Amino acid sequence: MAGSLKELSELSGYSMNTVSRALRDEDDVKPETKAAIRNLAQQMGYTPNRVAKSLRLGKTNTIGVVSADSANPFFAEVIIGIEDAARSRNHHMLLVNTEEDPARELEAIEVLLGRQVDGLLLIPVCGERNNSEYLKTLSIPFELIGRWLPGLEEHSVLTDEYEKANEITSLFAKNGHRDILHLSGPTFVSGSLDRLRGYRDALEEAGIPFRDNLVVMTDGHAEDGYHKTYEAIQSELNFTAIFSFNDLVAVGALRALKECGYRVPKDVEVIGFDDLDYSRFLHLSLSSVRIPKQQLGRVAFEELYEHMRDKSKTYGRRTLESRIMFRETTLFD
Amino acid sequence: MAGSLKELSELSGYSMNTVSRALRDEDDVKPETKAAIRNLAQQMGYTPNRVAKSLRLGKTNTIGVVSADSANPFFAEVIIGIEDAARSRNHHMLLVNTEEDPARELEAIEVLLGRQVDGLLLIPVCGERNNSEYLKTLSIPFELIGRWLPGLEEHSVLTDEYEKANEITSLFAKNGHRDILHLSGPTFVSGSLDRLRGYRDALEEAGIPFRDNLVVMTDGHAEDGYHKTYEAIQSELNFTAIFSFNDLVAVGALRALKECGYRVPKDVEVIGFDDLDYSRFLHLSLSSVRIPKQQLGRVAFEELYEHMRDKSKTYGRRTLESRIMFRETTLFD
DNA sequence: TGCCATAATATTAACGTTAATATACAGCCA
DNA sequence: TGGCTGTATATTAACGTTAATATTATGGCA
Repeated sequence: MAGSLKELSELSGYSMNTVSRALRDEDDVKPETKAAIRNLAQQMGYTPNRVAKSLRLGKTNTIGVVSADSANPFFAEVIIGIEDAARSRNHHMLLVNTEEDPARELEAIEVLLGRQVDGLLLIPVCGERNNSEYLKTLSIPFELIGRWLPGLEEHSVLTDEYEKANEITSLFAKNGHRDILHLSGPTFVSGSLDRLRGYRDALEEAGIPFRDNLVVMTDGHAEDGYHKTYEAIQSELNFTAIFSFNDLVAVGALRALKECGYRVPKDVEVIGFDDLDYSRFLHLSLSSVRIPKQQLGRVAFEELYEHMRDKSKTYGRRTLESRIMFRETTLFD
Repeated sequence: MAGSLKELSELSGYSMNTVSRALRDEDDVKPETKAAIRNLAQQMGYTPNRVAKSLRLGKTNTIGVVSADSANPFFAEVIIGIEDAARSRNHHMLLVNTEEDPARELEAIEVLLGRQVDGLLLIPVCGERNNSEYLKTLSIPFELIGRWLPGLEEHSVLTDEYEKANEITSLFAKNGHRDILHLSGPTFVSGSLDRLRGYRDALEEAGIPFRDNLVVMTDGHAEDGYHKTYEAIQSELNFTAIFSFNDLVAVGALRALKECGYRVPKDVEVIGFDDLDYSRFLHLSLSSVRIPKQQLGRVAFEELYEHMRDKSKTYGRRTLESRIMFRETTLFD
């Protein structure tokens, strides 16, 4: 099926080099020769061996994508954006998952380096134990997506999470809410911090005292959003609005609110973050912050690509704009 | 950073071969020699070049994964299963998307072959124009996941979709429903046919005449589920139950029903398919068919792996069992 | 002592490319 | 006629591995 230049060379009578150049459509091969060789190649279904090419050229046209949590529809969409951009630049993607485990992340990077990827795109693990020091020693270009690591801020492609979290909370405050529950994300995610900070700062700006117990940490998934909200209600924590770390958690929260007899948005207003595809179609169309997920992936790839082309280019943070979508789980607009 | 055997050889004074054998922990290298070489390797941060290894061995330890639609959370989960299984077998995954386009699929396969993947896992495009004939000519092992192609049935890992569709429809019929709307999937997906067939056969078994207009085709996404259901209601199509192709479509349908003032499950019962993670947490917890998505990916990889190890092994269809989850959008259980 | 087996290491070639360099043969001009 | 230019092709080496084969030293045994 595959064949090789050598084989083509023997069959055609031309040297391997000429065959190679003919197939790559280089200049100094006579047109008739080219045609003959290409015909032959087609006839025997020759496919060039990209592994050999990679070895020879020291370039694989492959990037490594290390995702911390691709079960999350958010990152799934980011990855689609990456794939899309990579394809249009004739690159491919080796995808590895880490499940938020720094050791697995480290291993993933190492093995991808062994596979000679030309660059690395990471949704990095951000906890206490992270690989930022190791990342700093990397000799190939890399970008972090949707998260940042201390000391590597310039390597990130982010969105304006702080600003939007702040804006949302301010709006709640302006509309009279004083007890705003924040279902925060896991501490090991940098976005949790940004969103929490936005929330906290907005409270302060509004002159509302920050209360610890109104911040409830979740793992970022629906199940936990449900449980934590349920518990919050049971513990008679009073709140009239929920700012949720993401849509998944918000969906869980909505469910808990319903079970406990709260009407949304009348009794409790709810807003999510990320704006997943289906959030709009929920029983109550979910208000959320629309993050351009695919674009995040695309921009990250393009950024990486620039650095792969010019290794000396300096890194600079990119921040994409998101947009608050007011729907049925909130009153204001 | 990387270095090479040659470099290690020069620095250590041993031949490249000895260095290679030492690092691979082969038998006939003196323990002290091994230790010395490995120390040195560690010291200079040597990482073996897997591209060179692949070329030499004619084996990349890489599989190609061709997904028709990874925006779909269903396939996203399947891919997690693949990745998981692959990793535990020391394999990696080149992921390519086709967006249900047969031409892109063909191109993807060709380029993956050029990259010398050891096997191929596909969520294939199934329409009129599909690549089944081309697939038949492939010289590397491949498996199709969650879909089948005529003439390649033995290459598929599937679930009992027909049976479950039949069971669901029968249950609806048994519970007195005579006007059961089927929001079917796109015709280019083999699962649409299986689910439709299950629906149709169950009606026949129940002595209910099949009516064309009670089958409404959707593209498999929430948006379309919403629109098609909305239209169905507007066109005064009477129905008391909905059997939806998948959960996404069901979510859209639920939304439309709500907007039109129908109460679920009292006025209309609804059941989905796939059982996506969050379906359980909807305002009305969605009844659905739980397909073991990650397992689907894992089994597919394992099946592929067997064939990569033993090229002469004959192919055989695998069918995984799914399970109907009765929740709040249906009355029976 | 001489031979053989064994252990440890070295040499060589190959995987399929591509780049650098070399060769062969025109045609052209002085 | 001799040398020069340019076109078309060929040869060689290299990328970093590993497998097959070769070499060397060592010890045991008759």
